Amino acid sequence: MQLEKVYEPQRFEPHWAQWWIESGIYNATVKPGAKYFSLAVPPPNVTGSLHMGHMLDHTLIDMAVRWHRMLGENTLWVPGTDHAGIATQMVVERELAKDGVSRHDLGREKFLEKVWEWKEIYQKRIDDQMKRLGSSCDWSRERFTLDPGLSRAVRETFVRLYEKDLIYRAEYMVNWCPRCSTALSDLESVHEDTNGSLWHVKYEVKGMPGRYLTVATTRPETMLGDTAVAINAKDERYLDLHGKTVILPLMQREIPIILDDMADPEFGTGCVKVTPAHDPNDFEAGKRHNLPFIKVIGEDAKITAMGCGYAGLDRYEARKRIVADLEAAGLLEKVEPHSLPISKCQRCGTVVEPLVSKQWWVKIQPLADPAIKAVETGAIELVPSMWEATYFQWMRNIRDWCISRQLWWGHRIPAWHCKDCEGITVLREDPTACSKCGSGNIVQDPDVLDTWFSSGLWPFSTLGWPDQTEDLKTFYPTTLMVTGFDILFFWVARMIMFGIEMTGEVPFRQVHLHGLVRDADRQKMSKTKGNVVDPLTVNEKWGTDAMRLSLVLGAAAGNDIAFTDERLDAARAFANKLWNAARFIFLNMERSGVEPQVPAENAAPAIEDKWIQSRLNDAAASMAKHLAAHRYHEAAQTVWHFFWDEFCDWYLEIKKLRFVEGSGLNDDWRSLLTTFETGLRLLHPVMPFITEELSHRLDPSQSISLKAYPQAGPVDAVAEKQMAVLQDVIVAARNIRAERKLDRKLVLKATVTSSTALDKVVIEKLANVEIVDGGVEGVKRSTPDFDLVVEVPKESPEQIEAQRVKLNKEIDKLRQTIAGYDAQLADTEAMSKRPEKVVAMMHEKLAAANVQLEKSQQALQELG
RNA sequence: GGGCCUGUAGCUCAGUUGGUUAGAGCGCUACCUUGACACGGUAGAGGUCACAGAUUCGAGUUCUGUCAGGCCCA
Repeated sequence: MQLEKVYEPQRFEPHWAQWWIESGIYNATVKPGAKYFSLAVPPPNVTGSLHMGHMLDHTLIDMAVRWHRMLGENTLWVPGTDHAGIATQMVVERELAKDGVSRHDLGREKFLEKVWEWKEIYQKRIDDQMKRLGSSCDWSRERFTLDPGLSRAVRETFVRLYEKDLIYRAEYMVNWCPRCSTALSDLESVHEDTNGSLWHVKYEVKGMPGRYLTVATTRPETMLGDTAVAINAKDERYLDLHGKTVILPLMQREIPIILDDMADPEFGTGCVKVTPAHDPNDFEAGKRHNLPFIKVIGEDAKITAMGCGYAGLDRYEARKRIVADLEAAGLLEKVEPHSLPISKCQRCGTVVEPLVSKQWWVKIQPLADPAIKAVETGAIELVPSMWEATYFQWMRNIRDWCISRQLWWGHRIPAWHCKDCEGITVLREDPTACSKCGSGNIVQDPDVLDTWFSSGLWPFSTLGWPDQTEDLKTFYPTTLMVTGFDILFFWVARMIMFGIEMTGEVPFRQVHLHGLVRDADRQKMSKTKGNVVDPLTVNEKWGTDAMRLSLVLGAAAGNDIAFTDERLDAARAFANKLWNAARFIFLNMERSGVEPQVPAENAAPAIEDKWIQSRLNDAAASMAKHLAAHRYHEAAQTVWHFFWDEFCDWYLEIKKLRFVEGSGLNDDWRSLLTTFETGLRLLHPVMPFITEELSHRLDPSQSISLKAYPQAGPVDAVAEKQMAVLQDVIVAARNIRAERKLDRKLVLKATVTSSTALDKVVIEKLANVEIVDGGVEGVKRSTPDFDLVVEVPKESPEQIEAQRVKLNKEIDKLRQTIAGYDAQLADTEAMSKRPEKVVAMMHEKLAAANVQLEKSQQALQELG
C-alpha cells in the first residue's frame, strides 16, 4: 500500500466525518452508575453559521470528549442549537424588510412560520459544520431550545419559580431598545464611552427672581420629565434653597428642590435634575422622595404627549429643539464637551432608552447565594481559577433579572391575565379560566422569555428534565462545560443558579473558560470590520486537522488567540510531516515484505527502541497531565514534539538503517509499528482525521477513536542517557562539518571514545563519517561523556585561530561557572539550608564543569 | 470608582507546586533538491524575563510599589 505523496486532507476528511456519524459510534448508551463523561455543547445561535470562536470551542470540547472516550468512560456529548430570540427575530425581520414587509404586516403566526423556516436552514448549516469538524457528538440526542421537551422544562421552571415568589411582575426601570421594541437585561445593554456634551441649564427658583439653579445634564431632552432638582444637604452654596421649588423651563412646571446624596458637590454645578422615568439613578431617587414619574420618551424613542410642544419628535430631534429653545430663552449657561458612557443594544447597536415599564423579573439573590457557594466549596471548579474572582464579584452584586421580552420568537410567558379581575394565572397546563375569579375572559401574556432563561436549563433540559429520564440518571450532573469567558455571566452563572434550584445538583463539575479568536492584528472578528475568517475556507485550504491544531496550539489557559495564516501553515506542515513519515513507513513495509498490521510488542528491543518507548511513555504521562488540567496547548505541543523531534528526526532516521529488503516482520518492524500506532492514538484527540486515516491503513478493524488511550509508563533513564550521548556525538560531528563547510557527501574519518556503548553504524550513517580505531588528525570535540576527533582537510591558520578563540571563550565561561559553584559551596551557612537534592546536583554540575574544563584546555594545547 | 489580566527572542506566545544552562512556532543566517517530507533536512545566531524594591540559600515564577497596555463591572 502506498500513500499519496502529498498530504491532501480534503481527500479523506469528509469521508471520516461522514463515517463517524453513519456508524453511530458516538451515540451514548444508558448505563446508570457507570463512570461517565458528559457534556452539552454551548448551543450556537441559529442566526447564522459557525465562526472561528465556535471552531475553537468545539475543538477543545472534542479533544476532551475523545480523550475520555478512549479512556473507556461512558461518554456523551449532546449537540444542539439555541433559538436566540432577539438576534434571530432581527435577522428575519431584516430579510423581510428587503421586500418591504414588516412582521406586523404578517402577523404573529405567519411571522413565526418564517422564523421556523430560517431556523431549519441555519440549524442544518450549523450541524453540517459541526459534522465536518469531526465533532464526536451524539446526533441522536440533538436538541433545540424550542423543542417541545425543552419548552416543557422552561414552563416547569417558570411555574416553580413563580410559585416560590421568585418570579414577579412589576414596573421598574428597564433598558429599552427602541429598534427591537423590547426590554433588555442589564447584560444585553453594553456600555460604551462616547464624546458628548454637558449642557448647563438654569432653572429659576420660585419666589426668588433672578436666582437660578444651574443643573448640568448630558441629556437635555429628558428635562421635560424632570420632577425635582437635587442638591447635596452639605453643599454650602445652596443652604438657603432648602425647601424651595424651581420652575422647570419650557414646561413652566413647579418642581421641588430635594436634598439627596446623589448630587455630588464636586461634579458639574453640584446640583442635578431628577428624571425618575428615564434614568436608573433618578428612578431610585424618585422612589426615595415619592416623586412623580413622568414618561416623556416613549417605546418608539419619540417624545410622548407629556412632552407638550415637543410631542412626536424623535429624542435627538427633540434635543436639538430644546437646546435651541433654552438658548433663546437665555437659560443655557454653557456647553462643555463631556465623555459619557452610553448603553447600546447588544444585538442591534441602537442606543438604549432607560424607561419605566412593567416587566417580568426573577428575584435573583435567593438563586445566586447557592450558586456562589457551589464555586466557593469547589463543587464547581472554574478553569482557569482566576475567573472565580470575577464570578464572585458579579454574583455578589447581582440585580434582579428582567426576563420578559416584547418579541414573538421565543418561549411565550405561561401567564394569563384576567380581563375581569386583573388576576394572573400561571400553570403547567394552559388554563381555561382565571384562577382568581374563575372568569373565562383570560388572555395569555403576549411577551416571550429571555433566551438565556431557556439556555440556562440546557445541561439538564437536554437530558429530559423535568422527567427523571435514564439519560438524566446516567449523565447528570454533566462533567464539564467548555465555553468562552465572555458568557460567564450571561450563561454559565445562570446555568449554575437554575441547575442548583431546579435539580438540586450542580449542572457541571468544571467550567473551562477559553479566550476569543481574534484576527492577525488581535482585533475582534466582526462582520462590520470585515475581518471574519470563514471556517469553511480554512477547512478547504488547510484541512480540518490543521485548523484544529493551530487553534489548540494558541489556546493557552484563558488567552485570546491571534489567528493567522502562518499558524495554519505551521499546523499543516506538521500534518504533512506526519503523513510523510507514514508514507515512508508504508513504502518500507512493502520493501521488507511486511503486511500492514499492529503487531505484538518487540521482546528484544534495540537501543533506539528502548529510547523511543521511554519517550512515548513520558509523552503519554504529559498528555494525561495536561488534558486533565485542560492545558490543551501543552498537550498539543507534547505530541508535536514527540512525533517531529523524536520519532521522525531520530527514531525513523535510525530505523532507516535497520531495514532489510524482504526481511518480513522482524523485531525492528515490531517496535516501529507498535510505536507508530501508539503515537497515533496519543495524537488522535487533537487530529482525529489523519490519525483515523493512518490507523485504518494499519488496522481497518476498528475506529482509532474507540481504542484505548496510551497510558503513561516508566522512563528508561539508562536508554535515554545512552541515546543522548549518541545524539551529542552525531551533532558534534555534523557541526564540525558544517563549520568547515565541507561537502555533505564527503565521508570523514573519525575516532570516538566513550564510556557509553555507542552504535558505530548509526554514528557513521547519520554523521556520514567512517569510524576508525585511531590515528586521526583533525578537529577534536570533548565532553565528559565522549571524545570525538574528526579528520578534516588541513586547516588554514585562520581556521585554527577561530577554534582557539572558540575554546578560549568556552574555557572562560567554564571557569566562571566553576568559580560560581565554588563560592556557593564555600558558604556553609547557605549550603546548610539547601535541600540534599540541590546540593547533589550542584556537585554533579561542578564535577562535569571541571572535566569539561580539563578537556577543553587539553584541546587548546593540542592546537599548538 | 471597584475588580481581573497582561508585559519573556525580530513577531506570536509557552513556561503547572520557587531549584541554578528560560523553551516553541514563525521569521533570520549558512549549507543541502538526499529514494518519506523544500509544507523538508543539517548546523547556527538571537533573551540583563517592563522597571524598582522586598522575602529566600536560590526568583521569569512569591510579595509591595512604579510605568505601559487590555478586559469586566458600576
